[in-house]
Amino acid sequence: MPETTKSTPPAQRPERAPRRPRADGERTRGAILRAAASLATVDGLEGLSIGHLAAAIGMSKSGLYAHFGSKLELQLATVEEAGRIFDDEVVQPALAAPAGLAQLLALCEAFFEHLQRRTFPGGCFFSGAVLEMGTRPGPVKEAVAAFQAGFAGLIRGFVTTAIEQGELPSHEDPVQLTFELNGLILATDASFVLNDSPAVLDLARMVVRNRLGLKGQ
Amino acid sequence: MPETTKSTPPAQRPERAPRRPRADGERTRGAILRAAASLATVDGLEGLSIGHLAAAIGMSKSGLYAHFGSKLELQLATVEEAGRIFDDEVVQPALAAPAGLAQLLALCEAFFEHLQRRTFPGGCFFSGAVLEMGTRPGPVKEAVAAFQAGFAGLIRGFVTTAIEQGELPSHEDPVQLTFELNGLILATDASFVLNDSPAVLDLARMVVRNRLGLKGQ
DNA sequence: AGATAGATAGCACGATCGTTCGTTCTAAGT
DNA sequence: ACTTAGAACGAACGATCGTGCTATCTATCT
Repeated sequence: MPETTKSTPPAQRPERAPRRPRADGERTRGAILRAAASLATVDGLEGLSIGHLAAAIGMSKSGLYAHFGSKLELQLATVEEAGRIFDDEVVQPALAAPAGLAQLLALCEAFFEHLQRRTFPGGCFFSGAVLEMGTRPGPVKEAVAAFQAGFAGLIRGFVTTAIEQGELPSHEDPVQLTFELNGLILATDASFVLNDSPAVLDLARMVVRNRLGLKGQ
Repeated sequence: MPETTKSTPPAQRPERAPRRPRADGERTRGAILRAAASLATVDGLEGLSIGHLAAAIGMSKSGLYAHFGSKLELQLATVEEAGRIFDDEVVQPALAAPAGLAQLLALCEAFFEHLQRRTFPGGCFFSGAVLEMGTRPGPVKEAVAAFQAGFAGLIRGFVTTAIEQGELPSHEDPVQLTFELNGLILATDASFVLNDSPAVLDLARMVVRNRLGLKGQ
């Protein structure tokens, strides 16, 4: 049988019309994810409950749930949002510094300020997420692992450039130094969260500078 | 009125007779706590559920519950048990080494082996617990923080002795070096758990030895 | 040997979990 | 202006959560 005589061009499928999401919906979705990232640093990605999250932003469970369709999708979107925030607050400030050692120092400093300004109530989102999701195979762990790998790669790139520019001793191994700096960042977050005190940040700044050879600076 | 003529010595209070726990009960309690410590490294101390735990060791929820009386008490006992295991597997082997730098190296090595032999399926119990409970005030956080403080103090003592014995440069700051080593341990656990591979342990061993000045040893 | 309290199980509770459904409202596309 | 689909809601589901109560069994003590 011939198709109905409609003015729709044949290139466009008449069935399955996906309309763009509405502006108010996207605004709500953003607010949900920002609250979800904060809550997850306290309760964990698994302990993040849809009821609590809905109450925190003052909407109904079902209304919130409709934005994601499953808890897994909510978790994935939350990790994505946390990645955006981390990129804005830590990675971009570092990239704005001159290539090499300056970027390495800027990255650490941006991370410490990220903690100090208490963007999240539970410290660094990914420090907690790596430890929590490490033993839970699935898409969420994969997303967290991908971010962590990217962050380590970023540090390693800075280290390599710094060595090439003679700002770090040529006997330094980028992989090893990256591992050390990653540990410093982890230890700083753990201590900051556990003692709820910014005192550790000064210690961490000192350790980073000493380790990178800026003793008196 | 005179007390009843019983053969019990007067030093013992006749009321509130607390009898010793039974042998089978203590054995069960130990089995519960060992399973709880393992489960907690995967699901977290908060995500540790009494139903799952009871099913894991093949007993009823209420039977298990009677051993503790509340989830909080179960969590506290679990932290205590994890502390005993950590002490057996990591602290004691280190203390058996000659005082100073050797103890420091033995401590790191014992920790790496603690991970490698997979005592817990989720890596180091306290690495996860610190990050999870850091934002959750209460007795459990306090217990975890106390253990962490004790562990840091142990490292610092080793470092101080090593400096006094001339095995580490005198310009080393014990607090700073302790912070670095703590970070190394944290990073090792995180990577080990996330990648489920012992490859990182060799990297960590290398980094520790380099950092402590044993380049070619 | 008899008494007693600890050890364990069964059952049920109120609350909360993630999830689904049906409905109402409204922003956006024709 | 009319239509349509996204946004949000209330209500309810089955499951599981931590927590009690009661009953039965048995190790241990006199």
